[in-house]
Order: sequence, then structure tokens, then C-alpha cells
Amino acid sequence: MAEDNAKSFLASFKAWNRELELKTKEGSGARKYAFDKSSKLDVFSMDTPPPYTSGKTWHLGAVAHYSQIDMIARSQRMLGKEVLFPVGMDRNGIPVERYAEKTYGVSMASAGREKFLFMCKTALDDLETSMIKILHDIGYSADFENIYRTDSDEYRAFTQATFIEHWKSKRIYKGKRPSNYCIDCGTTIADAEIEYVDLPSKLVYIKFSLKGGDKSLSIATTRPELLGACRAVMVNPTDERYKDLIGKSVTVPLYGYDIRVIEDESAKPEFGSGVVMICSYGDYNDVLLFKKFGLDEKILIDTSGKMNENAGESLSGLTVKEARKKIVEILKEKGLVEKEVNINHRTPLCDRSKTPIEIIPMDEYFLRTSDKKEVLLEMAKKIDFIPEQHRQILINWINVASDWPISRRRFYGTEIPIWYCKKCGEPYIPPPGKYYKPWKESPPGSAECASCKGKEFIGDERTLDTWMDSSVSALYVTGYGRDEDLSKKTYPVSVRPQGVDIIRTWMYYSMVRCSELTGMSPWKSVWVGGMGLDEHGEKMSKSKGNFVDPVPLINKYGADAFRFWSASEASVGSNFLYSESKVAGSQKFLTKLLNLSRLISSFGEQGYSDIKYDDLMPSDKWIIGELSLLVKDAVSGYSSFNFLVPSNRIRNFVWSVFAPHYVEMVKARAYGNGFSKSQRNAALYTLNYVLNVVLLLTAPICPFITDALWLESHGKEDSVHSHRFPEQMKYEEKYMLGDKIIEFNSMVWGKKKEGGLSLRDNISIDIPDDLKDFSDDLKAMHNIK
RNA sequence: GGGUCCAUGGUCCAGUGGUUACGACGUCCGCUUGACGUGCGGAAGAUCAGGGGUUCGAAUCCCUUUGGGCCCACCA
Repeated sequence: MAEDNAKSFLASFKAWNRELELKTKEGSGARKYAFDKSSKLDVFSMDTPPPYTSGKTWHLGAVAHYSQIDMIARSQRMLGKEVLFPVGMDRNGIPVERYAEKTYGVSMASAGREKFLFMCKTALDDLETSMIKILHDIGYSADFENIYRTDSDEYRAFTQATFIEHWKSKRIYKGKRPSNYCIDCGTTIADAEIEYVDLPSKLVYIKFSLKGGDKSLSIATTRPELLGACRAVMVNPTDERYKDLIGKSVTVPLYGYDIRVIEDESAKPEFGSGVVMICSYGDYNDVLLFKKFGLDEKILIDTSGKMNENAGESLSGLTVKEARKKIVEILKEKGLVEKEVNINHRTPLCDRSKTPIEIIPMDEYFLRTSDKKEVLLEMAKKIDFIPEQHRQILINWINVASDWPISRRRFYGTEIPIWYCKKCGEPYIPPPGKYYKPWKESPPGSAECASCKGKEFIGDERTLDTWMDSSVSALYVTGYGRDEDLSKKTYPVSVRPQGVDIIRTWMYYSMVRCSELTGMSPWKSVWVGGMGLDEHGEKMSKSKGNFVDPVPLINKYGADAFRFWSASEASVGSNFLYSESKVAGSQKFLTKLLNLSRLISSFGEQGYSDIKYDDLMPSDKWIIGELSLLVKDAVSGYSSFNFLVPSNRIRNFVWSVFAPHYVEMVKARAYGNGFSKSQRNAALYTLNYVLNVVLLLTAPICPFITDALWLESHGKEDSVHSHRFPEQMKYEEKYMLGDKIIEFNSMVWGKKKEGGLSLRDNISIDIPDDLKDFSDDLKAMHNIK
């Protein structure tokens, strides 16, 4: 072998792997990606999702998602933009608290607030370290020098300052409303935090007696324990069976008081018996009907999830579940149950704890959103949605969303910056800018009650919904209120990348908050990624046993293989299925690239630097034409945040066109057999040129291998990641005969096989007329006589 | 009930009006071929969900049926 590249550290490896990645600059984390405010380039800013530190193993789909977000940043840099690519950690809220409770074996209530906060923080620091490590592992090229944390004093002061702005513009109000209450979490939650699951339930038919007669009426309910909260009975006005009952009274069994029969369209004659009991509160319809008919509420369930004295002696003190069982027993004993039917009932669950929510009147703060529907809809229509189809999810939600309850009865969150006058109860709101903790601090300076001049205050003990923090990330990362210059350059943000699962929450709340504060949409476009599923299209979960931890996978195949898989598998916005064999297949492609690079560098670099296009042979011009088309497709894919097209086009070009056809055609020339020096140089030039362009095009998807191979041929100071994508080069249509060339090569290979010849054996075959330009290379390739 | 998306070889996924439908994984046969057996060459395998329509021409546009996914809604 004339040239031996044994010096290269790459040469000793059989396959591209994790070990090699860690030896690159990208892998060692040596390269920094800070935003340069003074840059003259066009700005591309991103409002990246701060991952939530919940203590759960990071989902493979999420890691793939972040890999793709990184591809957006990297490709935009290579498109010549100055990229603001922030990285944050979302560290507030219930899941963290639950994790701390589990880890330290305490409960939030018993630990004491101060101590509990400390435990949460300790837990969070550990969790954050491991998540940051994963981001580094996958080559995430964000600005790690400036990680933001939603629980930092600075961020919380920011959240509070924006709360105060909303307060001043009268967008926040306090009100007692029947609210979604999660017994397990001990707090009110928003509609967006509810998920509905069909759960098996019993529909109990209870007999109510008609007043003034011995007739009875059967009423079906899934909530018999709320019998004592029943304030009316409802039928549909068109239901002939019950028409004459409307306006009459019935007696509530066991409790013995009388209520009226009312009519409403929402009663469905075909469900149950067609008669519905209206209780405070079994579901949303109850809430609406209590309001509509002005009924007096009677609350049977307290915030600990137990029945109170209103429920009566025999139920009081029992949990909801126990009470349900008990009351059915009692009713049965008295012969008041007509029948029980098993049904699947769509049950509202808290999406954090998965326990059924109860509707309990609670005094909470609300951010008014219901009067902004038109504005938000208008905005939703203008934002560039990628992919378009997910816009509808947002629009649907804007149409149904009601005011946002923002106060939470939890500890680890941003405190509500409000005190109340001890004397008259008037709220006191501090000036924005500082981080306030009303539960343990006095209001700042010489605070005075605006109404009674009182000087003593009691702090509100509640915290804000976590989404109040994360919904202003777009403002925080762009320096809103803190760095006018940066803000001007970067807001509204160029793109908001996020998952389809948090459109109702993060996307919606961000639009509500940011537009309220700035009058603008927070982003020009949103890029909505799909969910990662297992190879059968099922959700991955630990309980199902199909959960795959991405970290060992990355160690086994390398981050580039993982990233390439994620790019080549997921079309924008669609769910994608994980399969290990495909990740392994991606690794094979990288190994192919490594070997190609080895081959090309083994020829050395002598004397082709002055080669011009005109010096090239037809085969060279052909492959440059093919390459030119690849550049066009890849760059246009990157420009629209699509990685499926570039990755598949690149793999196809390298593996099916460049390596088997072009490289084989010019091997003889490259080795210098039977060609002139300048013909050899033309081949060497083209081989290196094509490889370089391929590396540039692959760089956003596979930052490690491209970095390593680029450094091999360009020296230690030149990084592939500091270059731009190449322009599309010109090519001549008359040499664009790829299909013919491939067909001819296959035909020759087939003939040799048929004749039992080795590929090196010579053969006598006519070269077709349209391939005459390529005959020198083709003859050498196939040893044609 | 309303909305929305999807349906392409065994599996997954490109292709959105134009000659024999891209590719990956898998399967089968063969091969030391001066980078790579994690390779190379070859092969089999698709009524592009069913039906109707528009068109010179439909996987692609329209209608409809069926089967799925997702979102929403006051099924007690």
C-alpha cells in the first residue's frame, strides 16, 4: 500500500463509535456556542423548551426531540445566522416535590416549608446535573455558559415582575369558584392539567319518591356518594316520559329533603333513565346548572378528599371511594337501588398524579383570558406552524379555554407576590424587580396599606402554577425588561420548538402571557415535534416494559447514530417509532462514511489544488452534478427545519451513488494506474471535494463524526461547525447520466457473475453510445477490453 | 356529538397529477472485489385501504365507505 494512514487515530477502529465521539472537540465539550450580540449576521433566536426535572428517566423520544432541536440550531448557523440557542431547566412544581417526598421519605406538609424547599433544591441539583450531561452527550450546542433555571432568584423575580404587570393592568382577579382540585396534590389545577381517561365505573339507579303520591322515579348516577349534595333533578323537555313531572318535587332518599324537577337540554333521554341528579359538584355540567338555575351549593367533600358532616353521620369521615361503596350498601338495604350497571366512564384525572379530580369551591387567583379569544385566534392564524396540521389543536383550545387559575397550594414554586393588610385585608403588591417570599418575609421598605394606611401585613402563602414561570421563557431568554438591545434583536423569537403534547399548556400559556405583556406573538414560527413510541407504535412506559433508556443506547451506538436515526425516522410533527436495528443501521452508515474518508485520505493530497472545473473528466463532472442536486435538497430541507429529507438524501447519495459507482469508477485513476497525472489529480480533487461537501451537509445531524473527519483533512484549528453550507455548484446537464451509469455498471456486474468471472477479470462489452464520454473510467473500472 | 390527521411490499417510512412508486429494517441467493463482511453484488416481495368521480393521465385532487390515531365537548 503506497499510502498508509496508520498515523490517524481513526484508523484503528472498525466502526464509528462512542469512544471516537468523545475524542472529538464536540465530544469533549470544548466548543462554545454563545450568542454574539454584536454580530452583523442575521439573527435566528430560539425559545427552547427547558426540560422538566421530574426525576424520571429521560424519555427516548424527548432525547430525540432535543437532538432535532439542536439540528435546527446547527443548520441555522450553517445557513449563516447568528443563533440564540438558550438552555434552561424547568425546576418548579409538583413533580419535583413528589420526587423529593419519595427520595427523602417525607411529606411536604410534615417536613416544614423551609426544610422541604431545601430538600427539593438538593434533589433538583442532582437531577439537573444528569440531564445536562445527557444534553452534552448528544452534542447539544446550546449556550451552556448561561443556563437558566426557573427556580433561580433572578427567574422567579422575573416571573413575579410579570405577575405584577398583569396585576397592574387588571388582568388578574381573585375569585371563589368551583375548581378542579387534586386531592393528592392538595391544590387547585387548571383545565389544561386535566386528562380524561375511560375508567370502569358503576352506574347506580337510585329510586327517588315523588312528592304527593307513592310513585317513584329512577335516577342513574356514577356519584351516589353525592346524593346529599343533590339540589335538583333534571329531565329533557322533549322527553315524553317525564313531561308532566317538570316543576314537581321529589324527595331525596336517605336525606329526606325535597327538591324540584327542572328541565334542561343537557339531559339526554337515552342515557340512564333520562333523569339526572344535579349535585354540587359531580362534573362540569353541575357547575353550569347550579349557576343557570341559581341553586344553593352544598359541599360534601373537603380538601383532604373525605366526606364532611354535610354527608351525614354514616358517611362523614370516609374517603370518596369508601363513601361510594357505603352509600350503595345502605341504599340497597332499604331497597332503594333499582339496579347497577357497569360502564366505562370518562373520568377527569390530574395529569401529574393521575388521581381523579374533585370539583370544590376554592378561593384562587385567575388570569383573565376569556376576553382575549379573538386576539389569540388572530395570532394563532398568523404564526407559521410547522407542520401546519397542528395549528388546529391550538385553535380548538383557544376556543374552549376559560380563565386560568394560577395560584397553587404548594411550596416549591414561585411565590405569589402579595401581602394582605392585617387590619382591612386589602392586598398589597410590591414593586417589580425583586424576588419576594411573602410566606416568610415582610413586604419591602415602608409598605403601607393603600386603603387604611395600616402597616402590618400577612403574606400570601401560595405559589404560582409552574406554567406561569415557563410561559415567559421567550421573554426571559431575549432579555425582556433587562436588556433592551438584546430584546430588540431577538424578540419575537424566530422559532419555538416544542412537543405536540404541550400545545394546550406551554404554547397556549406563552401566547397568553407574552402577548399580554408585549402586544406581540412571542414567536414567528412554531416547530412541533411528534412523540417517540416503541416499535409497535405503543407509548413507552416502564409499567408496560417497553421503556428504553436512551443513555445506554447512545453509549452502545454513539450519539451520532442516535441523532441520524432520529433525523431519518421522524417526519416533521409525526410520531416516530423506535427500533434498535434502525439505530444500528445508522451506525453502519457512519462507519461507511468513516471508511470512505479513510480511503480518500489514503490517496494523499498531492498537487490538485490548482485544478479547475475544466480540467475535470466527465465522471467527475457527473458526480459534482449529483452533489449539486444533493446540496439543493439538503439545504432546502434544513431551511424548513426538516431533517428527514437531508438525512435520507445524504445517505442515499453516499451509499448508493458516490461509493459504489463514482468511487469505483475513479479508483484506477486515483491509484494512478493508466492515467495521466492531471487526470489523477482531477479524481483526487473530486473525491476530496465531494467528501467535504458531504461532511458539511451532514454536520448539523452528526456533529461528532463530521468534526472528526473534517479535522483529519483540514488541521486542528478548522472546524466543520464554523463553516456555512456550500452554495449549489453549477453542473452540465449533458453529464447527468446517473441512471444510465448505474444501469450499465449493474449490467456488467451481472454479466461477470453470470459468466463465473471475478470482478477483476477482463470482459468484452460495448459501452453504450450515450456513455462514451465516460468510457475511460468505465473501461478501467470493469477491466473492459 | 364536533373537529382533525392518517391508511403505500413482512415491518416502518418517502413521494402530493405524468414514463417500469424512494429508501430503511427484515427475507432469499451469491461473492476475498487494492476503504469497509458493521462489507459487496443480485433477487423476491405493493390490486399505493374499498368504491365512485374529475382528468388525455390519479398513490397524488374531489366525494363516499371502512378501519385507525389525536384533540375537543355538559354522557349524569
